Amino acid sequence: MLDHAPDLDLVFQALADPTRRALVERMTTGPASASELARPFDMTLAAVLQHLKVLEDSGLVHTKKEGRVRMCRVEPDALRGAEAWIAERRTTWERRLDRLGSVLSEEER
Amino acid sequence: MLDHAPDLDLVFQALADPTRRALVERMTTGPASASELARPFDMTLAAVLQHLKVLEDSGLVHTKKEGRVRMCRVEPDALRGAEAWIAERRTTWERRLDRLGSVLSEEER
DNA sequence: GAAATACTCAAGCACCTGCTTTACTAAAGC
DNA sequence: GCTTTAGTAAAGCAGGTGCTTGAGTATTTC
Repeated sequence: MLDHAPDLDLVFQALADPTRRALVERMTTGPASASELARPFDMTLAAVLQHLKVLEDSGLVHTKKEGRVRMCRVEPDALRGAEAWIAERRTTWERRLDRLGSVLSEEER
Repeated sequence: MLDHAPDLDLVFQALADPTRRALVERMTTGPASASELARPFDMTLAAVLQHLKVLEDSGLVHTKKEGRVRMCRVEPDALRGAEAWIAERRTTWERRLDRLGSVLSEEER
């Protein structure tokens, strides 16, 4: 069975690199092969393939070998997991500030 | 002037560590001093202070020295920036899938 | 004013990252 | 079948990360 618990360490670590974010960004416009993805970058194909492995290990990207080509596409579930973690913490804090604000304006009266 | 452009490299890098995510999580329930934050962890105060510095450099956390105590609280803007980056990429991809889906079911008819 | 508290600073160390290079394998194209 | 294309594997290296220890400096507290 597939592992559907995306590991936040790996996801955030993967997103911490600008090259990898650019790769994700490119893939959101449609699937692409590794060498297609590598073309715009000023680094070797080997380096880009290592970035793609990091992305795949994090669950952000799915890849599949078709003939001699490795096709890559985004896996939105892992993105959703990271987004949810952030959103939850942010709203917890913002709700706290709201409550605090209304307590203070109560006291003002 | 304050730098209000949160650097995504630093933000995601900061969130990639479980100790730092736990610190953020704790701070969403209210501000706390460094040693309060450090107490639950099985590591030296010095180590936790280094984590707090990473969080502060990323813009996720604001700290201020009050007497001999350093008080820390979450800075929701940096969280929002990271959340927005992810949300944008995810929805771009999901919209693409929707369009693709409707084209396919058009052809089915 | 002496002792305890809450950091701060800097050095040191094991391990991890982001590359490169070189050498290799497997599919496509001609 | 020979060449080009696309990727894989592994080693090596500079610089970064996540700790620790030890030695300091301000504030409080008693």
